[in-house]
Amino acid sequence: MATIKDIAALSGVGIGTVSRVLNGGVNVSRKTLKKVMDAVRELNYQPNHAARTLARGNYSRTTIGVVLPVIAHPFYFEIIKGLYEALTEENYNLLLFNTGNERRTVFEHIVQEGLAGILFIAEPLSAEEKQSLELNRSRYLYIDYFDETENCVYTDNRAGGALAAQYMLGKKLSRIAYVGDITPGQQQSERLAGFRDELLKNGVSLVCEKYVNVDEEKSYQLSRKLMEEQPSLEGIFYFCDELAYGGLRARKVLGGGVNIVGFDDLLASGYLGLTTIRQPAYRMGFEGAKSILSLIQTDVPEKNRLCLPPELVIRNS
Amino acid sequence: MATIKDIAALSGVGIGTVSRVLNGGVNVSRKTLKKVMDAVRELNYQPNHAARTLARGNYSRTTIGVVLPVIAHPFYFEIIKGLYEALTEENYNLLLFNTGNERRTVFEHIVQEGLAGILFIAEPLSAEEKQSLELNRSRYLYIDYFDETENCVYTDNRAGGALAAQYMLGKKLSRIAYVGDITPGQQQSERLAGFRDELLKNGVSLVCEKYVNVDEEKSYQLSRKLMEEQPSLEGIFYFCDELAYGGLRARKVLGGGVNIVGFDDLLASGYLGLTTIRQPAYRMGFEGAKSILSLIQTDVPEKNRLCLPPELVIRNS
DNA sequence: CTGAAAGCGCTTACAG
DNA sequence: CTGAAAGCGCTTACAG
Repeated sequence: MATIKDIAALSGVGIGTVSRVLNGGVNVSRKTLKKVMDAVRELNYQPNHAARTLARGNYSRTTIGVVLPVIAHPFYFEIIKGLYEALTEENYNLLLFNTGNERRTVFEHIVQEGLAGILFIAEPLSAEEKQSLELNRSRYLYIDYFDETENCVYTDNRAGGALAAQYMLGKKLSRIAYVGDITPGQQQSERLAGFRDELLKNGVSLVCEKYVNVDEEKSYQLSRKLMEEQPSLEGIFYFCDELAYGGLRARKVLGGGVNIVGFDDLLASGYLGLTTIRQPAYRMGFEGAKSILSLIQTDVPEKNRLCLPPELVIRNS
Repeated sequence: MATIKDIAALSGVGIGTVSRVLNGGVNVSRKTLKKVMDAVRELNYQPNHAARTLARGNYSRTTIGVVLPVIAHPFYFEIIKGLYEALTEENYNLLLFNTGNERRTVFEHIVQEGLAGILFIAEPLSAEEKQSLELNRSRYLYIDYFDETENCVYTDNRAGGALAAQYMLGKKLSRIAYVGDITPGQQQSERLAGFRDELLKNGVSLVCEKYVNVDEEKSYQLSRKLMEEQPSLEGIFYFCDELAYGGLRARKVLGGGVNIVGFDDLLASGYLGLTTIRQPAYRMGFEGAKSILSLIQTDVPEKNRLCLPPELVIRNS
């Protein structure tokens, strides 16, 4: 990579002059300016950002890192939207990461980025990773994940599950099944626990639990089979809306009046008339952003834990 | 801000030792390590990223900036998803910006960020801005915007409009209206031009054009009024799916068999059975990422212009 | 209008 | 295991 020194040598001027040209060209003669610009182009010079920042002394970092799971679900985008709006309002920017394949390497890279703060969306951290964050004195926060020793903003998934159960119990349903994500996770175990406990409290136990990958088509197949095998089923609680959509389709094809309840309340759910548990996705992002900002700006030692309540949205499914 | 020097002074060691502690603590006695760590905590030290980068000599930038309009539409998220997947595959990261209020300041900031490349989504650039990019020798690319003098990846909106017209003509419709976005833009003028020209070629002219803000409710109101006032209307072409959803609702409430065609093919459109023109949003992002990467890596002087074809998706609206 | 020099905050051989 | 020193690539008064 060519440096300012190379430009200075090629154009026969001092490095100070090169710098002046590169910074708008004030106090430089037209002739010198041209010479320097020619050299810049010839050597395909690109300024070194780190050196500039250091020399200028403007160290204030305004970038917040966001680490997401590989699979970018529409639901995450709602969160990101909330983050984005709260952050840009304060002139912070969002840097998106994906720990993907080589988690370890990528993680080190993220920590070393010198970010003002890091947000982990639905990403649990190992003890080793936490230590690395500590060593670099990074401020960080979990979103959509609960850890009682860390800062976090999350949905009360257990309460959400209970809400779904109460709704079904209110409709006097007793033959109820659960359709979930084949990949286990904190969100699912909480939702299911809340759902099951609430049913049990009222003397109802689940007919069965089935698991698939989160995919409308897969869920359609599974739901269809389930409805055929269990014609007396009165209600199905789905781990998320996307799975519930498959249920909606199966019910339409097969007929029958099984009640379907989802979880998330994605945009399409309103149009489809799906009864569901609304997660405050946007708000989770928004509050998460506010929270990391206060962590950065006020530097309080106490941990913040914000638990947001989900909400039952009754439509006609 | 405390520097490594302050830590060294407070803990009574040399700066080299402080640095060693901060970089994993190899070759440091336990005692020294503790002293230094205490000082780090006491002074609330945070490493200066610019200085680190400069000293380490690892300048390779792997961050791509993405500049979006203020309003983050679901459609943009599809694009971002495409970008994200193509970029993370090559270990690049995404930095999101919003030129918002103080465009000029923010723009300067973006240019000075030292990004590997910058992607402008649906954001036209002024001559002055282009010059500033040039001066900093930034690689950049338009997405979802056409400019014949720049690198860009965009949808053939004109062809999309024509596709919608052909579909309606094929159904022998002749009393046709257009409902658009009240904010003018290149996308809209292209779509409408393609639509109108194709109709005209077949001797059909638009009954009327109406404009609202892009909002389902607003479109519902407008569509309802339109359908009431023009009961003989046979088709409505909407600027985008979100507007078309309002039309779908109005038609449902009012009854009547007016044909509705949208543009975008958002996720919900499949579930709602909306006939629409599918924009290759994901692919635009994906190709945009590939394109900026090749710009960065091969440094070709020629401009790349990639025009992606939209596609008619016939459902039952 | 221009050049030489100091300095930004760190890392990293090097010598001990 | 530790300290002193050079150097990363730039900017910015300063003197001319």
